[in-house]
Amino acid sequence: MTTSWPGSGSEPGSGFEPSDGSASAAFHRFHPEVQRWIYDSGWEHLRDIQELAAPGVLAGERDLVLSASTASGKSEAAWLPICSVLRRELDAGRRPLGVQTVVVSPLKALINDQYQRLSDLCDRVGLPVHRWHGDVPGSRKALVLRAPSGFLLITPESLEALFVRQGTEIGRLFGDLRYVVIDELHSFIGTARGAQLQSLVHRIELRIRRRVPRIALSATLGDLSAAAEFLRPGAGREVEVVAADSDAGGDVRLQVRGYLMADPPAPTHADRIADDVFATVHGGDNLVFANSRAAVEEYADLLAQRAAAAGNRTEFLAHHGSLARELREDVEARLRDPDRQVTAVCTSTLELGIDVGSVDAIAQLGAPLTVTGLRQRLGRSGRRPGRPAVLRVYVWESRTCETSPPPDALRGELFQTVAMVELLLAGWYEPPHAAGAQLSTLIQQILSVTAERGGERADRLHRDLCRNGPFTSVNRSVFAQLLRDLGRHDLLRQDADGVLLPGGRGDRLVNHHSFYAAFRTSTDHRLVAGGRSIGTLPVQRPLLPGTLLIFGGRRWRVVNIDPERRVIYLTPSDSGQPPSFAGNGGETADEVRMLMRDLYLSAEVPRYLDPVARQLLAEGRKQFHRHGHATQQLFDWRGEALLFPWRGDRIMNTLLVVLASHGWTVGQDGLCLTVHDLRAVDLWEVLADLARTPPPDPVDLARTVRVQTREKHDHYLGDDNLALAYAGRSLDVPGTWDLLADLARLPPPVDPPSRGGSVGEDT
DNA sequence: GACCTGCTGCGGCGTG
Repeated sequence: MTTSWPGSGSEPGSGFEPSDGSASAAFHRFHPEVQRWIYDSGWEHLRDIQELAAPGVLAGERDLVLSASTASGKSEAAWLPICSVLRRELDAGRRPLGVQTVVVSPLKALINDQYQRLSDLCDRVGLPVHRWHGDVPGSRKALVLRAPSGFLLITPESLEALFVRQGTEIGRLFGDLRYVVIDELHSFIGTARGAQLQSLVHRIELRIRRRVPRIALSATLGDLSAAAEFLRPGAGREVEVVAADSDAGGDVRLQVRGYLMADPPAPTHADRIADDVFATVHGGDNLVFANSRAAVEEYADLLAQRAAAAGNRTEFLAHHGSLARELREDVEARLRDPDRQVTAVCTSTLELGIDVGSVDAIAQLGAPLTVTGLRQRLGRSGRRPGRPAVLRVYVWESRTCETSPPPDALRGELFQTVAMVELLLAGWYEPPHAAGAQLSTLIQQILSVTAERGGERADRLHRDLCRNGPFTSVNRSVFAQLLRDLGRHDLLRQDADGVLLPGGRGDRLVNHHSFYAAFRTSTDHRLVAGGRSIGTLPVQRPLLPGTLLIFGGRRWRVVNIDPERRVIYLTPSDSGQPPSFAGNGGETADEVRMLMRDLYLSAEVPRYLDPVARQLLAEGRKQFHRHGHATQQLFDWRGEALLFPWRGDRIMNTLLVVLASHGWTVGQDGLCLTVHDLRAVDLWEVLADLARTPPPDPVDLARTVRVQTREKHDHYLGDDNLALAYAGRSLDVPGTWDLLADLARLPPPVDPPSRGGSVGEDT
C-alpha cells in the first residue's frame, strides 16, 4: 500500500510508515487537515504509540491508557485522532454546544506548554483551545463560560472551583463532552489529588448523564492494570491498555560516583561533590537534582562560588517549590535561552515534562528517592536526536568505625542507589500503594457536591460518591459516621426536610480559595528582601532576627519578623546557612529493599560504578557477611535489639506500630528497627509469638498510634474513621504477617554481631 | 531525613 498526500497527490509513498515498515494505517484515517498538519510539520512517520492508539481514540468508545516513554509523542497520540473526530463533526455541520475535550493536567506549567503545542494543531484544524488555571485571567475564563467549545486544558483544582462556583453551569459547559484526557496519570494514582480527580470526572458524567471515554497518558506506570482500574474505578478490565516500548529511546550513559566522607576539617563531601559537579557540567545546560530544598540551596551556593572563582560564564541557579514563581520562571527562561549556559540545581520541580530546552546532562545528588522519579529525571536529557541521555549519581557514605551502629557499615545509600538503577534498567517503577478510604478527600467532595447542588440528601451523596462513585470502599455506616463527624464540626447541617447543607464553618471553608486543593500545605512565611517577595519558608521553630539564611542562591540575614502577617524581612549578608524545611518524605518500596538484600548477597559489580563506588560496594558486602546478615536479621547492639526486615517503609511502619502497641520502645534507623531494653534472642521470641497469632484488625492497630492525622481534613474525623483512614494509608498488615512468618523460620540469634576493625580506613 | 502539585471574587488604583 502506498501513501498519497491529501490534496496534492504528488508524494506517493512519502515514507509515512510505522517503524516496522508497513504502511501507516492510522495516517489514512485522520482528517485531511490533520494529515496536512503532520506533513507540514515535517514528520517522516507516525510514532509507534500514535499508530497503536489511533483506532481506539478514533472509535471514541473505550477508555484507554497510553503508556510510552518520555518524548515519544504520547500527547499527539491522543490529539491527532481527537482532532480528526471533532473536525469531521464540524464538516458534517454539527456545531458544538460545549467543551468537547477536557484535558486535566497536574501542573500549570504543563498546561501552558501544551496550550502552545495544541494550538498550533488546532489552528489548522479549526478547533478552539482554552486553558484554565489560577494564572489565566478571569476575562479569558469568562469567554469560555460564554461560548464553551473545543479543548479545555485545566487543573483538578480549577475544575473543583468550577463545580463550587459555577455549579449550575456544569451541565451546559460539558453537555457535548466527547473525551476526557488525563495527562501524567502516574502523578495522580494513589494520592488525595487522584481521588479528587476521579470524583470530579465522575461528577461530570453524573451531570451529563452519560459515560465519556477517558484517555490517560504516562511514561512511568509501574502497574498497567492498576492504572486501568484507577482510570475507570470498578471497570479497569474494560480499559484498553496501549503500550509502546519500541520508542523507548536512545543511548543512556550512566555513572554512580562514590564518596567517603572525610573527617573535619578536611574538605566536606559537599565541597568535593561540588568540585566534581562543577568539573563535569560547565558548558551547555544541565540539571542537578538534590533531595531537599536545603540541599538545593547549599549546592547552588557552592557551585556559584566555584564559577565566580574560576571566572566561568556558567550560571548556577536554584529552583524549588518555595521560591517565588517569578524567580523560578526566570530560571526556566534562562535554561531555554540558547545564548546562556545554565545549570539549575533543583528538586522535583523540574522533574515532570516542563520544557526547559535541551539538557546535556543530569546529576542526582544522593540516593534517589524513587525509581519513578529517577526515570523522569533521566528523561530530561537526551531529548535531541543523536545525543545520549547522561546521568551521574553522586553518593556519599560516612567513615565508620567500631562504635558506628551496624546499619552505617552497610553502605545503604550506595546499595539503595544500585537497587534503584537496576530496577530502572529493568523498566520497573513503583506500583501505586493502596491508598485506603481517602476520607479526607471524601469530606472535600461531600462539601463540594452540597455547594454544587445547593444541598443534597445523605443517601444520594452516598450513592453518587461511594456506591456508584470512586469512594467504593466507604460503606453506609462509615459514611453515616462521617456525616455525623462533619455535623459535629459545623461543616454540615440538616434542614427540616433532611437535606444536608453547608454549616457555618463549612460555608466559610468552601468559599475560600484554599478549599479547591485536596492536598495539605503548611502555613508558610513569606520572605521579603528589598520590598520584594523572594519565596516562602515553612517555619517550624521560632526564627530570630539575626538568623543567617541561604535562599534563592543568595545569603541573607533576618532583620525582622511579622508573626501576624507571617512575613520574614531579610537583608543581604556575607554568610548564611541553608534553611531547614519541614516535610514528609516518600515511601521506599518493598522491591527496592528486597533487591538491596540480593545485591549484598551477590558478587556482581555493576559496570556503571566508579572506583570509590566499587570500593563502597565491596565494603558493604564485607560488613554484611561479617555481621552475619546473610543468615540473620536480628542483632544485639548496645542493649538494643536490631531488626533488619529488608522490606519497604510501609511494612517497617506496621511492624513498628505492632511492637509499640505491645509496650516496646521502638524506633526506625534507616534499614533497621531498634527495640530498646531487649535482647535479640528475646525479640526473636516476641516475633515468633506474633507470627503464631492471627493478624490484628488494621483499624484496631491504627487506634494505638498517637498521631494519625496527616491529610488535609483528617482533623474533622472522629476516632473510628480516623483510624480507618490511617490503616488504609499507612499500614500493611498482611505483608507484615508474611514477613513475620519468614522471620520465625530463621534460627534464633546466638552471638552478638562481631565487632570488626574500622571500615573504610583504606581509602 | 526526603519532593511536588493548586487557588475566586472583588475592591482599589492607574491609564487610555
